[in-house]
Amino acid sequence: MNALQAGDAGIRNGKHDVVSAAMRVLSEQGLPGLSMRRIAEEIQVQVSALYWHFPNKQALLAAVSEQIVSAQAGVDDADASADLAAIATALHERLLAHRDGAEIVSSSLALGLLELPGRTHLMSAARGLGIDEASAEVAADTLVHFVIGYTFHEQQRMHAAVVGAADASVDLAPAHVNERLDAFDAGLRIVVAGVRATTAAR
Amino acid sequence: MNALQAGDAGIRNGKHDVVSAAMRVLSEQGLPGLSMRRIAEEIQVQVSALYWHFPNKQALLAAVSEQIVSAQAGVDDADASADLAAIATALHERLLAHRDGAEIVSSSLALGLLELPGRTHLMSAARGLGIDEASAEVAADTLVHFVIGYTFHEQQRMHAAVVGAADASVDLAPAHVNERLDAFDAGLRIVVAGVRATTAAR
DNA sequence: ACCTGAACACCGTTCAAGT
DNA sequence: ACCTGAACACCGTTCAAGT
Repeated sequence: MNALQAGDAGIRNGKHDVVSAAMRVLSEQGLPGLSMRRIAEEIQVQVSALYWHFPNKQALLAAVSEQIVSAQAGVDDADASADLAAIATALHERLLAHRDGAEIVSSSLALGLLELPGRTHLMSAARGLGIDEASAEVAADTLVHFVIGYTFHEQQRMHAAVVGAADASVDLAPAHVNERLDAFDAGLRIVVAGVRATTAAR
Repeated sequence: MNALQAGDAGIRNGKHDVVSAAMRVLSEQGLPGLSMRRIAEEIQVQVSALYWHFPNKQALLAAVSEQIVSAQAGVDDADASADLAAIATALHERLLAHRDGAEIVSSSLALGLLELPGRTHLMSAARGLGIDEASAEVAADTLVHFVIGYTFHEQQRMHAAVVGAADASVDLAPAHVNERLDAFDAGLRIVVAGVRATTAAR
């Protein structure tokens, strides 16, 4: 909506330019390399300039988190009519799509700087199953926490596998990745079954 | 088992003294204040001395994590015969018993420096329900991830409530704490029901 | 509205050297 | 077996000042 929003066209930067610079640094260096100084360098600016756009680093990271959990361009935007498993799977995929995605989102969440992603969608899906308001809330939170916690750990293990493969000469068969995805799906099925089961009590 | 293990008696320190110093700093300053320099100061030693005991800070934090998730002194040591909910509740309580407990454990876990706490107990409890090996593994992991993810967020909200109460003049009624605990229990019931439901399929 | 330049008060880690 | 002292290469944040 602003006059200048392209990163390479304008002389000066907006909030959005800072966030996309951060996303670039993230995908190249990962979370450990995501320092204010490197972000500043990416848009050729002094570190202190970033503090005009964001009050502190965590606020910037929260903006990055929002970008991560929000639906991407052309891809299927999980519509409000999707079921619990589909919404949870979509969140899982968005987290996996960005380096250290689960960790960044988890910390923004823990600091209370980000809404529980997918919560509204999940709650309406739960209500669609005939669940009351309060239980729908619990069901949604339970699912989100499972997805984020599981993905956090999962993403780390994938990274460890890559690093380990380099020095241990054990090449990581894509089979392992599939096993992990299967494990996530199996866990997700358990939680969804639990939501249904606590409902079904007549 | 060593000749010297009391912190205030010996002249020099063992691994254990470093860990308990870290635990003291943690409970007084929280995770943000848990720097190598402050830990060193606590036992009146140079920072570099800590690197004789641990290769790096994360390894030290992993030792702290182990202490957090391991059963305490006199309290009920969750015996192997306990059920899924009891084991998960015990983990929840241990995490809540230490400032920023869930966050520390979560990060040690993510770095692969800590075993999934309670996993073995949970798996044998699951097998006691007549679940096969592979499904018991998935059930255990699902439960642990739920507990840690949920507690992480929960612990942050409690802290935010304390901080917020200071400047917002809204005193935090203990009712809120109870609501949170009820929400955790409700979520836990969902996951446990899910484990049972996926099993019960004949 | 957006940025510079310089400073402050920290970090984790390494290393030669001591006892 | 355990520790000192000093250094290295970083951090996030603040602030007066510029355009």
